[in-house]
Amino acid sequence: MDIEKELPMALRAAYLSLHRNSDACFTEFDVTADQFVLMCALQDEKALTQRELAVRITSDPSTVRAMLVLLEDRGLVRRQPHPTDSRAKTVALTATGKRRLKKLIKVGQPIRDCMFGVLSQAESKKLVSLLGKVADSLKDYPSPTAS
Amino acid sequence: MDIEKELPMALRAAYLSLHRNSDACFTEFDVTADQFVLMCALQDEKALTQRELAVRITSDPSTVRAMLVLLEDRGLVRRQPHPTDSRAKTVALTATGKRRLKKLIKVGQPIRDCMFGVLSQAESKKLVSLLGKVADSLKDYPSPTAS
DNA sequence: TATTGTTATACTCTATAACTATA
DNA sequence: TATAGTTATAGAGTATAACAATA
Repeated sequence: MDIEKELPMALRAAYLSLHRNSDACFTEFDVTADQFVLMCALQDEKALTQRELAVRITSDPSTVRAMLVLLEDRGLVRRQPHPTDSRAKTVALTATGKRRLKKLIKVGQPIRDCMFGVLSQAESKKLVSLLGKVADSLKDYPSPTAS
Repeated sequence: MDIEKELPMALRAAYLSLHRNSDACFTEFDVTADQFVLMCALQDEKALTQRELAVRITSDPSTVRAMLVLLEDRGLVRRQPHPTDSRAKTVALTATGKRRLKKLIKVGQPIRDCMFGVLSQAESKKLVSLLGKVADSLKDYPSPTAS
C-alpha cells in the first residue's frame, strides 16, 4: 500500500480507537472524551477565557461555548466575569469538576497503560515527537477560504 | 509534562489538524473527510456489504447507514441486493463517485505533501509502524459494557 | 438462534453568520 | 475598528435499542 494513504489512515485508526475507548469508559460519569480534554486544559491553566480555551483544544469559540454550557449544566465548570476585560469570561473547574476530573484520569489509566504497554520509553518519545512535527506542519495550512 | 498525557494529546492534535484541514478542503465538493474515508474503502475493495464497511472504517452499522444515505442522495454510491445473501446489500461507488473520489484525492494532495514535507522517508515509516502498534493495542480493549 | 440491515431517537461536536457589548 | 462572547441555525457523526427479514 501507498505510504501517502497509509499514514493518514494509521493516524485516524489510532486516534479513533483511543477516542472511542475513552468515550465508552467515561460514559458512566456523564462526560465525553472531548469534554475530558477541555477539563484537562482547565486543570493545567487555572482560569482561561473561552477564547484561550478554544485555541488550547484547537476548536471553535462557538463549539467551546456549546461544550461549556453542557459542562455547566452538570456543575463541572463555572464561568465568571473577567477581572479586567468585561467583554470576556474566565472559565474554571468547580470543586465537583476537579473531583470528577481526578476520577476520569483514574478510570482512563488502563487505556493509557494499554497504549504504552506496546511501546518502549524511546518509542513513546519518538512517537510524540513525530506527531508534533505533523501537527505543526498543518497548523498554518492555508484554508481554501483564505485564497 | 507527563508523557502519559502528552501522547494522547499529540495524537489528538495531529489527527484533528489533518481532519479539519481535509474537511475544509473538501467542502466545495460537498463531501466530508469521513465520507472521503468511506469512499476510499470502496475504491480498494470493489463491493462491500455495509457490515464489512463498518469494520473497515472502524465505525458502527447505523453510522455507516446514515453516511451511505447522504452519499446516495448525492449520487456517489449505490446500494444493491447481495447476490447470494438476500439480507445483505453490497455498496459500490457510482461512476460519479469514482470521478469525485479522484478529484478529492487530487485536491487533498497538498495536505499530505505538507505532512510528508517535515518527515524523512524513514520517519514516515516509523510513524506508521508506531501508530499501528497503538491502534492494535486498543483494538480489543474490553469495553465497560462487556464486564 | 444468529446475523444484516432498518428505524427511531437522542446527544454531541462542528461551523457560519449576524448580533451585542466592550476595548 | 477589532475583539469576546452569544445566538440561531444547520449539518454530520455517534450510538443504543427494538424490529423485520433472512441464514
